[in-house]
Amino acid sequence: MSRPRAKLTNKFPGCPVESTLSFIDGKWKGVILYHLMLEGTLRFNELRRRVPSVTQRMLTKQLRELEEAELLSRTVFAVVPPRVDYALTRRGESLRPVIMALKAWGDENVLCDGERMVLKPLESPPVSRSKFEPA
Amino acid sequence: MSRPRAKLTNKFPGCPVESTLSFIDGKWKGVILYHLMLEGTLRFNELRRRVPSVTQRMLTKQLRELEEAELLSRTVFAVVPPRVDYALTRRGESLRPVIMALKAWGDENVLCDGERMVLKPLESPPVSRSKFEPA
DNA sequence: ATGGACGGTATCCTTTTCGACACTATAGGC
DNA sequence: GCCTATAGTGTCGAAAAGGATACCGTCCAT
Repeated sequence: MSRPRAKLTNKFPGCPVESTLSFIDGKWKGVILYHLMLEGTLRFNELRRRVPSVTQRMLTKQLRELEEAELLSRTVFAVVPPRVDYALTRRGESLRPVIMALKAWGDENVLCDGERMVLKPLESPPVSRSKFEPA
Repeated sequence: MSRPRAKLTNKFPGCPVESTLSFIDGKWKGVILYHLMLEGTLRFNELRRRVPSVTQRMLTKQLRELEEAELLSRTVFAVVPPRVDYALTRRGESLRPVIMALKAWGDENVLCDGERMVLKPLESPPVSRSKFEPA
């Protein structure tokens, strides 16, 4: 959650959009929330395996910020080796429609295979074909 | 659209979430899209008035990035004083469910009035009340 | 002639973010 | 005695994002 963005959360309309973005902004928060929505509770290294490119340090940081935002809960078990569980809170769970909307748009519009991100061509353009023109 | 974020758009699942975020990330993109969704075509200074805290430079930058991402179109009229219209493309329009999901969550969960952003308390906790207990 | 509206650029600077790398502690297996 | 797994922390530096300020040219109204 970037402070400067939070600062502009003022009266102007459209603020709800920006403030919601400020919660899931941060390079890894979206994916983290997504995986927790798919799989429920996950441990630190389980998350790490699901998001291979995140570094340990960044994952920790993002998880801490999500915890501070009350979107997920962190449960430490006093065992060795250590065990820490991460799970969505009810508020985190309430983000499901948002995350799923993000995923749906990405699925429809972006090709994620290669090295870079590619926009898919738009499908079924909104042609209003004349009645007299054959399909 | 931040390049580093785009770089990580790799094969791992959850990528669609991140790549969609990369399109609307940038401190002002969410609001800009939101206003264009509400009001249709807007001119530069009309947008500026709707987002009072954005500087001219930043507004220009964000609009250029949105244009490059094919989410909005920029139409210059060769008149004086200059006139430039911004409108959603079809792809930009396709983000409507996403932006509206963001707005809905913000409306439900964040208080935007004062100087800072405040989480609203959760309402209607998921109590499973006994049949024998009166409401 | 002065100032404003319009839609920007150019320059400089600070803040924020992100990643690399090294380091920690403990228990169990070989 | 050494390696592994677990879940981190600390420090450093590069890069990106964002903000402040000044400037441009033309037309119109005062």
